[in-house]
Amino acid sequence: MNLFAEIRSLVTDSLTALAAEGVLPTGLDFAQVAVEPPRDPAHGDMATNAAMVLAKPAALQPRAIAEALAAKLMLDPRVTGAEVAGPGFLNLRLAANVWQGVVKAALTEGLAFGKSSAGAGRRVNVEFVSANPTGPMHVGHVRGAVVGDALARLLAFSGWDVTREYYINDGGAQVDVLARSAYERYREANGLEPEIREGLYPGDYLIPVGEALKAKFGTSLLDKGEEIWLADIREIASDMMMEEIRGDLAALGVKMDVYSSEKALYGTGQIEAAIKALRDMGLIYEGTLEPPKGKTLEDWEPRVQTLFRSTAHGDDVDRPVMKSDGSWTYFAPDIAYHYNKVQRGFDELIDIFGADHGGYVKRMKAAVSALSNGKVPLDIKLVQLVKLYKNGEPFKMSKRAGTFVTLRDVVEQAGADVTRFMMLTRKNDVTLDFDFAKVLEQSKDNPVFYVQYANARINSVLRKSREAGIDCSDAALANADLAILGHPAEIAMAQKLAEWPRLIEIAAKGNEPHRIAFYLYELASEFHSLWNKGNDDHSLRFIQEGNAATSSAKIALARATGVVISAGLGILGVTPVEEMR
RNA sequence: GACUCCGUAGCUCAGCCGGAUAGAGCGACGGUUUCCUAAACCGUAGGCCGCGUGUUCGAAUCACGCCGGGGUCACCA
Repeated sequence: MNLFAEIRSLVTDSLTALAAEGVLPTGLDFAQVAVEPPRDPAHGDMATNAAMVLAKPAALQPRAIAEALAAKLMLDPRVTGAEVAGPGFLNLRLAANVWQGVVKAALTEGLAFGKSSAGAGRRVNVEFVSANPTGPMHVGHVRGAVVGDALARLLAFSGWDVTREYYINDGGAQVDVLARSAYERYREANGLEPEIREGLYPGDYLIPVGEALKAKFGTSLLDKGEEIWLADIREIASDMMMEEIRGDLAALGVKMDVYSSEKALYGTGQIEAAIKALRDMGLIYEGTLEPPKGKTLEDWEPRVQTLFRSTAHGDDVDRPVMKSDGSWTYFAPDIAYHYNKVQRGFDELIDIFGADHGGYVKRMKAAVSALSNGKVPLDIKLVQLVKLYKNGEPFKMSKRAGTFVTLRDVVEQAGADVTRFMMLTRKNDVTLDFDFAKVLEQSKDNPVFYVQYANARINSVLRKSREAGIDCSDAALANADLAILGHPAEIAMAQKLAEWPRLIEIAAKGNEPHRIAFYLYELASEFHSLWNKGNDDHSLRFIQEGNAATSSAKIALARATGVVISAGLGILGVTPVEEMR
């Protein structure tokens, strides 16, 4: 149930009726007609801009349209007031039972309340994390992981068929470095002094890899050159790192549906096929790029390379797919990988990248646009940096100083739930401060706590009510006499609940999971406010001593709020807590 | 130099598919208790929405140009 959508339908139906009566011209486009909560609640319960949007195409005064529409809307029993205001807004007041109906809907629909079918079962692929398999995940990866996972959940809730995917960058030079680093640990495992040269990965996490290599190869590789062992060790080491990464993701509550390997693209003709597809479109050519202006490259020299004409699809310059020595650039397998996703039949692709990949967006979109004939949209979300703080002091990460903060560190110190929520309290394109001291604080400074506290209060009410012998099943509460919920504070609570389905629609449309975190905060605030009003006005308390009917209605409101909080936290991947003690 | 993101209250940030008097938290000041507990609530103060031009009935929101800050910038991934 989406009340805003229902009222919008009522508005457009009324407009159609007015057109049939000759009051309005026929054939008007209602696409711009919106029904929204007014900024100022004093204006009413809902507002529509219909008259202003249609004034011009209908060649009528906005107020004339608004008045005709108002009269029409007043015929519907749900509408108790329709008032023309300002330049032509139509402010609507809805009957109390409409809002009470929202409470009932939340109780009967449960966690499915607010679910939308906007996705219509279409298939969307959300690619995120995609870290190199060269070590455990660090704090920088956490935000992308959380945003991607929450987005995936949001889209699933909105009726999309979602695939979560991790692209393993195991094809490039950095896995060679991993292999060489692991080889040193293998020597170490055999009692030799490891030579962790400049450029190798020094982390302790490779020691177990060395042990594993010793267990498998004994001493047989000790006196061999890398041409003998590189390929084998590369595979073993990156497999072990991927195991580590899967564990890291699991600790954060993230589960991928598909792991795709870059390396697996090589030698299978997939890269060649993707490039050929572009070549057939006339988008591949041999050429020389101009040096970038303004930035002096000392070793710049003109080179003939195989280039992708990405400028034909909105990029600023064409991009190399092949190096001057004839090997593929990183971009080539990436094109092949996205081509693969297109061929798998996805209706939409989403990539979550770190902000340092900003320069990559246009070329990737160009490639997907070309390879899908513009049919498959690719949305790329750039996730900005996370700045770590400890006790208010900025905390610099350094591998050398041993202050390297891993995902595990964060999860162990803050907990997966808190980490996830905090990572979603900013929109993706803004840097985020993460203060270890603050996220654990139990006060309204900390939005996670604030929302969880509201839920704990709700559960406390339910617990006490059950002890008092009231049937608190959702079915029983849904059948309570909800007409009792007539106080403005209670109606306001129900109105906030009514926004939930609309919020989901907006968040899913823009791929913006952070909106849910903000909404939950507002919802919790509304609830805490209502709760405290019960201190002054005991008739607003949820449990009304000796009056089971009244109690049931009020408890229903609390429970409905709890349902939405649980649903919202569920999309964020956060576990709702029952009590705070 | 190009591309991109950001610029909203003292601070940290929402809002930005155009809508009415621009919101929240923190910080400051004043007040209210206990159904989960003041871990919360209520109120007061605080704003050329970076600047300018344009589009529009209407611009924090859209377009363009500046200014300031972050990120990125051929054969790294």
